[in-house]
Amino acid sequence: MTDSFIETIQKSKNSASGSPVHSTVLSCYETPLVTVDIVLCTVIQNQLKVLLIQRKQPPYEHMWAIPGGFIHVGETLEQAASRRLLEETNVNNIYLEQLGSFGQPDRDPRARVITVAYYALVSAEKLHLEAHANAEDVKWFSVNELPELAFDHHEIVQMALAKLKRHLESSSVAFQLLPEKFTLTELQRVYELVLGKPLDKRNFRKKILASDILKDTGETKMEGYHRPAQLYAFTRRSPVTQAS
Amino acid sequence: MTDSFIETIQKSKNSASGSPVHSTVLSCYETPLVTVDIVLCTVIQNQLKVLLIQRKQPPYEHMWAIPGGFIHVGETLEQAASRRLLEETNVNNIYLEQLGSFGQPDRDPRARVITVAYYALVSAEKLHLEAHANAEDVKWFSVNELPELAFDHHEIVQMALAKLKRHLESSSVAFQLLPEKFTLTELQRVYELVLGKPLDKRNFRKKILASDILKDTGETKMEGYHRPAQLYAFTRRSPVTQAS
DNA sequence: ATAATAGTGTCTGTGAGACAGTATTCT
DNA sequence: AGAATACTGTCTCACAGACACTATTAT
Repeated sequence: MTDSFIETIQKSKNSASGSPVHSTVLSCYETPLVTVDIVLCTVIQNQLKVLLIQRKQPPYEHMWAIPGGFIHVGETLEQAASRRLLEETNVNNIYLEQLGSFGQPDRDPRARVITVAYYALVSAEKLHLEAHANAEDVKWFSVNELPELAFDHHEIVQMALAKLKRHLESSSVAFQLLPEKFTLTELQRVYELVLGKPLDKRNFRKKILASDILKDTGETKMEGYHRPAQLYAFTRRSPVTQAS
Repeated sequence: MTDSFIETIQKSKNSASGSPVHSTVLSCYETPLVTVDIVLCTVIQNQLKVLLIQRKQPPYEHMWAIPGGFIHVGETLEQAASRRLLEETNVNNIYLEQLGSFGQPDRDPRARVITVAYYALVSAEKLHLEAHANAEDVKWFSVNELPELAFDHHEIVQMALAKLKRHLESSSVAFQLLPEKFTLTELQRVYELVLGKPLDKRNFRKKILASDILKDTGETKMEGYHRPAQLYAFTRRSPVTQAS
């Protein structure tokens, strides 16, 4: 894993500098390491949540961090991010969008580490929460109650949330946070959670229905002692990914 | 420079795999290399241009590529990009915006190289063209007449142009392509070149002036045998950098 | 007078936002 | 009947786009 690999590199670096080593090897050690880090979001209990992992080693021991890790040989950046999410959540093919790269020289006190950050969206329905229900070191945090984060992860999370907001309005990423069939009220809640503000029901429905990305499934959903709601689905399977 | 360093790494890698080497060293060689690559744009002779450099070594020998290179120790990603632009153009503090990272495993046939791409904008006025006027291996190409590019640089350039288009409409990057004082017609030309379509003069002026990012300098500019034009300047020194 | 570009205003359609009452289901 | 949520339409305002003529300068 990431941490132990950095330790090894660090030790090699120290021993290298103390002994006569060919300059090529030295410049190899000066090469920055590359990781991917992922801000995975979902909606649980009417809250927008981010997946965090509690660190077990210094630096930032016991603090929370977003999942991430090194890129394997032959893997694309996106595959590396996807693999880390699979390892952490047991869910495959999670929607990913590249955020950008973070490369402040001092962002990791151990070594020069450049990270390519992604944000990712899953619907709560796809999460097999049992898989990590007992793991005290992997938790979903509401974006309103984030703990202090390790490294520059706070900045990365904030950028992810900002980008998600922008994407929500120009593309159809919201659907990644919902099951295949959903009610308009559920869709509106997702928008409200991400945008952080209430929306007018009539205007929301008018706009969404006019955009023609939804189709009425004909089915309805009963919940509680009141009128049942129509269930809708996306017309496109893959959303319009009009990047940043 | 980039190419020679990759050669050295490659030789070390080959010799390493043939001899008993400690596994740490091996994993070091498997670590991807990181570069920055920059799509530098300007407007010359009423055309949107991109700076390209002709390669002198294989792979892609004699083909054109965008400027780029390794990150030095202690340098941020942006500083590395900025330094490469200074080296290539003799201009400091060129406007930079991160595009994203490109990490296909086979994008460089020699080694695993992940690049963080930037787009950059300079006004032609700042370019000391003499500096490289004789250099046959560094040239400005019109975006309409780009040669075949090395590596995945075609994809990077296309993404840069697309992002520039989007940014043009939501922020005020156009100003980076103009001198401090400019006429509304000059500003409109920049918009037309980047967007690749003609704009209505009255609507353009109405919109730009309403956005309140321009101030009339009171000066005028005479050019040819006709009515002189008002010169404008930005109200903000640094543009609203509402990222992707 | 002519050439050449600078500069200016109206109308129309579209989309966003404010706003309140009826419909349907179950207890 | 009451509770709870689903569902629906109008008006206003701001912005985008189509569109044509006058103003100023030098030759």
